[in-house]
Amino acid sequence: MRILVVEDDRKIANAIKKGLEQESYAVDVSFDGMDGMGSALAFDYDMVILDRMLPEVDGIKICEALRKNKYKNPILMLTAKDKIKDRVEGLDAGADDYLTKPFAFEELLARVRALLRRPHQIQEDILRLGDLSLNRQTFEVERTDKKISLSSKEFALLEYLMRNPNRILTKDNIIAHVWDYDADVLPNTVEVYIGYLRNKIDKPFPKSKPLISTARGFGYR
Amino acid sequence: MRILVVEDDRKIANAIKKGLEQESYAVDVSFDGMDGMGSALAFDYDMVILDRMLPEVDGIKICEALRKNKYKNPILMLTAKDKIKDRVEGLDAGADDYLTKPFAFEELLARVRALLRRPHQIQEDILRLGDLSLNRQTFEVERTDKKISLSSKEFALLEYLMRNPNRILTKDNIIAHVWDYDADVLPNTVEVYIGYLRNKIDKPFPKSKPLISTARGFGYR
DNA sequence: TCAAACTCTCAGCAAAATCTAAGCATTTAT
DNA sequence: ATAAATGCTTAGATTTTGCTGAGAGTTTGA
Repeated sequence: MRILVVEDDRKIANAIKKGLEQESYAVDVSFDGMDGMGSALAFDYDMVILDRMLPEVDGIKICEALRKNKYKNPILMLTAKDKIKDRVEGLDAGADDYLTKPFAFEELLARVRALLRRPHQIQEDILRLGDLSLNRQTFEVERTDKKISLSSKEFALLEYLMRNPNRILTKDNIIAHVWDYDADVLPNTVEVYIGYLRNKIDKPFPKSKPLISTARGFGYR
Repeated sequence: MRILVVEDDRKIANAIKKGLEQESYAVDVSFDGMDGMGSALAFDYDMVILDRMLPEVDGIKICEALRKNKYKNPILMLTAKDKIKDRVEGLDAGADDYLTKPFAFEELLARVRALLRRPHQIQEDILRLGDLSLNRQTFEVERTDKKISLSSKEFALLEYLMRNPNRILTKDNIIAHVWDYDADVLPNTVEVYIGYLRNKIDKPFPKSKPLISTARGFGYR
């Protein structure tokens, strides 16, 4: 899957590129609007992620131009604004979805997945690991058929962990994926949330084996 | 690949130069900010490594100026600070990545590699040597399919050794690559860690041939 | 509007990792 | 063969890392 990111802020652009590549998408970045439009039309991208506010041209304009030039694949619009009016504008211009900054990387990922979802690809909305299950549609989490209620941060963290089972995730990894990209949180905050999750996920189920383990010096699994 | 290092601290600058040259990059050093900026624009470097704190000009300023002057290749920023705010500042100024001092040389190398990585170059994340394998993504080490748990120093040391197989590495080499550049560790410390590694890597596998051998008077292989 | 829930930081305790030092073992040089 | 040099090993002091309870600040919703 090839994705083009058109975003002038290098920090955001690189964060998106890095993260999506980790998910094994092929990502190209364009820091410039006109350049990006050229690339989108010249190459065959499965998706374009487009910043709304670009230094020279408006993202809306690019979006309209792409659609006029028969670009059919999904366009995901990024924006700093949060007005419903802007959202409508974006969607009217032909964007398929809309995400306001700052966003947590996992949010972006979810939308990318949704947009790229093809009929033949069965997208799992329920993540399972042992006797633990997490439903991304209903935000329900269960273990041995007992419902567990989580806050949204806890949910996001657990989702990220469950999507990367049997892999050690560093605190930096976790912060980059679960928190907003410009969030300034301490590694200790991750420790605290891991603690919360353990209290809810592992502690009440002493019969099942703990699912969250610490790899000292590296991160969590 | 030509790399320019702009760093006023001669000790650090030379360490970086030496290390990168050993990896067969062509390295030039500039001890002065303005001078460095001139060189970066005059010559065609594939990458610039830029100290954040320079005696006259701020590294941030140089970074911005380079981008304004259409310098498009990666910029890696070095800094003593550790706040995410500073990191954001650096990335906003157009840097592509960010490394806080003190760092181990291998860390720098990893980032340089990542930034210079071209789409067609496949970066190997799993190092293998005989029946031993080391996964840099998951931090897992296995021998004959048995998992081995290492501390982070042991892991870093093994990674360095495995990246330089069949080559004699002196203790000074090892200290320079695996420890922070300003770390003041005794050669004996390396001996101790080699001992730890042998206990975990070679000792439990008497059937396989030992992978860590001593070249008395020189170092390890 | 107020209370409850949520997010995040801080401080102190515990445990693990890191590093040094000292004595012992092995190799090298004389 | 023996002294000197180099490497190995163990024990423990020091430093780092992770966990937890308490609480400040913020958001949410009744």
